[in-house]
Amino acid sequence: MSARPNLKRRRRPSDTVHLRDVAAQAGVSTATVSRVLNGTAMVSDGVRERVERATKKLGYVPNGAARALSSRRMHAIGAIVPSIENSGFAAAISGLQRRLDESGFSLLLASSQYDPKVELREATMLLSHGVDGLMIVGGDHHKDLLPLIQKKQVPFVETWTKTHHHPCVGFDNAAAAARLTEYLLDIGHTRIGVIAGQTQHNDRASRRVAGVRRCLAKHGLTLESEWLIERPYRIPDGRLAMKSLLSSAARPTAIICGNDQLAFGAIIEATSQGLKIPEDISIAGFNDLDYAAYLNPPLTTMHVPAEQIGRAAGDYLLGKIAGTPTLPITEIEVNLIVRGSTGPLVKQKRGGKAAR
Amino acid sequence: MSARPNLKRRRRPSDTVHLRDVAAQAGVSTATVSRVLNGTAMVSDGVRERVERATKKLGYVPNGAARALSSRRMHAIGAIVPSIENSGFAAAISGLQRRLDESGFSLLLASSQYDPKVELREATMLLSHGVDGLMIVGGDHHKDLLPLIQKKQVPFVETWTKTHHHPCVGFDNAAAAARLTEYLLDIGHTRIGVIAGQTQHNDRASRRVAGVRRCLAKHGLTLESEWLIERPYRIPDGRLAMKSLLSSAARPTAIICGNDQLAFGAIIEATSQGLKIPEDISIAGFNDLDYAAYLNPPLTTMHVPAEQIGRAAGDYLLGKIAGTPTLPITEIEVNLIVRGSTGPLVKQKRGGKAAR
DNA sequence: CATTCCGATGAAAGCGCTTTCAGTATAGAA
DNA sequence: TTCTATACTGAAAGCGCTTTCATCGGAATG
Repeated sequence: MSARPNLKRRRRPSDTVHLRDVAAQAGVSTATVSRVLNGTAMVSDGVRERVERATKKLGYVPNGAARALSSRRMHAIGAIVPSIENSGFAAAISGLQRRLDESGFSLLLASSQYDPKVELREATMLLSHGVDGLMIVGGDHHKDLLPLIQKKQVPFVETWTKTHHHPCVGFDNAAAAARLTEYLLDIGHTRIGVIAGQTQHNDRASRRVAGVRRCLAKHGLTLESEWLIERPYRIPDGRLAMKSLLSSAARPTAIICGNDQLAFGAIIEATSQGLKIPEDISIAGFNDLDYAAYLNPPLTTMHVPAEQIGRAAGDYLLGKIAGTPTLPITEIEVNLIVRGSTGPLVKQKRGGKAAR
Repeated sequence: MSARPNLKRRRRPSDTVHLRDVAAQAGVSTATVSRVLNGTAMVSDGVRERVERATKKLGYVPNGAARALSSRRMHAIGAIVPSIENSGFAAAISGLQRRLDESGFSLLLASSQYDPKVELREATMLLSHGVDGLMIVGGDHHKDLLPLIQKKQVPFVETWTKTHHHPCVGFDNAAAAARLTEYLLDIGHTRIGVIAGQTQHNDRASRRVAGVRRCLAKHGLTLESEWLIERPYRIPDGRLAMKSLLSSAARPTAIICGNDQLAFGAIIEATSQGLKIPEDISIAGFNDLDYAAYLNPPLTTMHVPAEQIGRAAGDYLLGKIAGTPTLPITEIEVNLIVRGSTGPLVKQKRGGKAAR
C-alpha cells in the first residue's frame, strides 16, 4: 500500500470534446448539460440556450458507452433473424429500424442462419452489448435462450408466430396455411401436395404443414407423405421439389409452397414440363413478395405484411422500455391473395389418374 | 461543501453477476479475470482455469458499456445503407454481419432512405454509440459526413463505388454500364434507352447513366433525352417508364435499366404490349437478383456480388481496427451475364421507323 | 550467495457520462 | 417582513470494466 499520486493515462491531445467541455463553454456544470441534453429536468431558458449553443459550437457528440454505463440504458435494441437476405425478414428489419429511429433508438442486427445454437450465441452477444430489448423470430429456440433473456430482464418479442406464452407479433401460421388449403379444396382440389421449408427448428414452416394437414383431415383427406417435400427457401430448390413431385406416379393437382421462392421454382418446373398453370396444376405461395404479382402466371399467395411486423415489434419493445402499458400479443393479419396460379382443375387431358 | 459519506444508489438485489463476483469466486483480482477473458496478458494455467470455471459457473456476461467505456472499443461496427429492403443491400449486410460475427463484432444497422441528411443523422447516432468502424454506401454524401467521421477517427469504407479519395469496396459503375452498352452496340443496337434509378444523391445511378453516355459518345452516338427516364427502383416504376419509352414516336431498340426490378417492370410492359423480347426490343438489368435468371425471358444483367462487397467491407474495417496492413481499395468484379432478354435486332416487322 | 530479471498478479485510477443529494435564490404565504 | 415552498443548479458518487504501475517470488546469472 503506497501513495501513488500521479497515475496519468495516455492523454489524447485535445481531439474529442466532452460533456465537461460543453459545460465549461456554457459556464454551467456537467449535470446541467446532461439535463439539457436529455431533457430530464427543468432548466431555465437562458441556461438551456447557452448549453445548446455550446453543444452546437463545439460539435459535441455524446459518448454512448459512458451514457449507457451510467444510465443503464443503451438506446438500442437487438434483432436476430434467421437470414437477413430473405426479403421478408429484410422488410421486417427495415420496419423495425425505422420505428426505432423515430424514437432515437438504434438497431443491433444479427442472424442465426436457422441454427438455434447460433441464435443463442448471437443473443448473448447482443445482451452483452446491453440492448434494451430484443426481437427474435419464431417460437422454436435453444432451451437456454429464454432463460438467458429473462435473467437479464430485457423485454423481448417473438415475431412471425403467435403464442400465448410470450409477447409476440405475428399470426397463426397453421391457420393461414389451413385457409389456403381450404381455398384449394373449395375450388375442387383434393390431391394437394406441399413443398415446405425445412421444418426443423422452424415453427413457421412446421406449423404451416400442420395447418395443411389439419385442414385436409377436417375434410377426410390426408397429406400423402410422398407429396410433402422439404427444401431450403430458394427458387432452384422449389424447382427440384416440383420435379420430384411431378415424377411420382400419382400427381397432386395443387401444390402449396412454404414461400414464394419455392412457388416460383415450382412454376418454372411445371411450365418447363409443358404443364398449364392453373389448368393442369395449381401452385400457391406464401409471403407475397414484390414480384409475386408479376410472375407468369401471377402467384396466388398469402400476403404477409412483413414491414408491419417489424414496426409493431418496435412499438411493443419501445413501449415496454418506456413503461407504457402495452399489449403483449399483436396479431398481424395475413390475407389470401388469389391470382392466376391457382384455379379449378380443368378436366384431365389424357387418361390421367384423377382421384375420387 | 459538506462531508456526505453515504450516497447510496438504488441497489439491485443480487441479480446481475459482475466481474468482481467472478474474481471473488475464483479468488483472484478483477484485473486477472479481465486478462483471462480478453487474453490480453499472460496468466498461469491454474489461475486461468479457475477463472474460466468461475465464469461458467456464475454465467457471467460482461457489461458491454463498461467494457467499451474503459477500453474505448465497442466491438461493433455501423453500417448505413440507402434501403434495407433492396435485396442487394440486404445481401451486403448479410455478408458484413457474418464476417463481423467471425471476429466477435456486432453490427449496428441504419438506413438513409436515399437522403443525405438522414444519412448524416444516422452516422451521428452510430458514432455516438461508439462504433469502431463504419460502412456507408456510395460516394455522394452530405458535406458534413466525412469530416464528422474523420474527426472521430473512425475507420470507414465506401461501398458500391470506386474512388481514389477514400477507402472503398466496389466497382466502377460507369465502366460497368459502359460495358453493357458496348455489348448492346456490338450486337447491332444503336438506339439505346435508359431507365435509370433516381440519380440525385446517388452516384451509383448517375455514374451508370454517365457510363452509357460515354460509351455511346465513343461510338458517335448520343443518349436521347427522351430516352432517359429516372424512376425509383421498383417493378411498377420500371413498367411505367417502359410504357412512356414505348409511346415515343421513335422507339429505342434496347433498354438499359438501372437495376433488375426496373428491368422486370420493363419486360412486363413490353410483353404486355405484344412485343417480343429480344426480337423486338432488348432489355438489360443490373445486379443479377436471385430471380433474374428465371424471368421470361431470362434477364441479361450485370452480376454484382453484393454479399462479397459486405464481406470485403468487413475485412477492411476489421483489419484497420486491428492495425493490420490493409489495402484501402478493393475492386469488386462485376460480370455481364448475357441471357435471353437481349439479342440482335430482328428486322422491323412493319414499316417501323428504324434510325440511321 | 548476492544480484538481476522476468513472469504473474493485485491495487486502484480512470473511461465520460447520469443522477442523487444538497444548497441557493426566488416567489408566494402568513 | 418572515417563513416556507419552489425552481434551478452544482458537487460528486458511482456505473463495471480495462489498464497502468508496483510488487513479489523464484529462476537465471555472476
